[in-house]
Amino acid sequence: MNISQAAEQAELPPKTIRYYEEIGLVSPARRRDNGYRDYSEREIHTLRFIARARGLGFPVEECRALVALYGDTSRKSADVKEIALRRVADIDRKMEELQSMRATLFDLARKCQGDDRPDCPILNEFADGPETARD
Amino acid sequence: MNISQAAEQAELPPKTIRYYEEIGLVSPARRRDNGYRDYSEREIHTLRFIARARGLGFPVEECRALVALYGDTSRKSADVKEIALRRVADIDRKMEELQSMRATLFDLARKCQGDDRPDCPILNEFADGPETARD
DNA sequence: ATAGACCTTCCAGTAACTGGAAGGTCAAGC
DNA sequence: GCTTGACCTTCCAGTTACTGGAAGGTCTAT
Repeated sequence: MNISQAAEQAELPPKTIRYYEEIGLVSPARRRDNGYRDYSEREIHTLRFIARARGLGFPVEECRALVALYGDTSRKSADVKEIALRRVADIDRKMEELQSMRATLFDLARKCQGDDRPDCPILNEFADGPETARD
Repeated sequence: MNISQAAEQAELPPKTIRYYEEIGLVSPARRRDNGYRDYSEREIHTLRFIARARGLGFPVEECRALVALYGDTSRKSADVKEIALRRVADIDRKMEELQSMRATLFDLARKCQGDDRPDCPILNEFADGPETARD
């Protein structure tokens, strides 16, 4: 199977597959006589595995660990779970950060007239910092 | 004022200030005879402005626009508000994405025993895709 | 005079691709 | 046989927003 077929199956762009090979996340594909990469079902399966993990936000380095665990039949599920829960905690942290930004911004936008005049609480806040005014 | 003082006031690392100068987000600082950058209150104010906007997640390019609007006394507050609301929409999109990842991951982690045995629904999902099983 | 804390520039690295150039290959149609 | 277009290959550069570090000049205090 050529790389573009593999890409379609794995739901990853060809470029990304080559990139994963380059960084050693997947082992180098077999080559045909013409130099083209040739993918087996097994390899496509692994690529899809990675695509799903990436889709859930695991960084490439953790995907590496996950692929290794997947291939290790004597793994402990606790190790996998730990990685997953760490990722959940990452997400929670990020969401709190976004939530706080959102609240501030939305509040500022709410206070801004949004008309033709220059007066703008948003710019004022950026300029002078949080005003300790209550509405 | 030396760059490290300016950095402290603006709550930005010196490196970042130099970087902002390099990319033209702020105009080049005046230099003293010894070649050191010398910052005025005005410039520190702008840097703080940028630090606050960045802290609310505006990309550098939008900070550029915001600084320009700040300096433009004939601006329309509607333009600022639009940028802010676009950013709110970005945040909402990102949060939905994270929320969905979190839900999937947490559910998988819940189903995983997390013990010494290798069986793991998390890896199974990565390998075979979403199972259409209801618990 | 010297130590330590500044400052300068420049180069490289981060995360994870993505775009594009230059060039080889393959399959179909005439 | 030849051309066309869709593949494939490698390699290089760009993205975002810094950050670390090296090499070297400067300032301040002792």
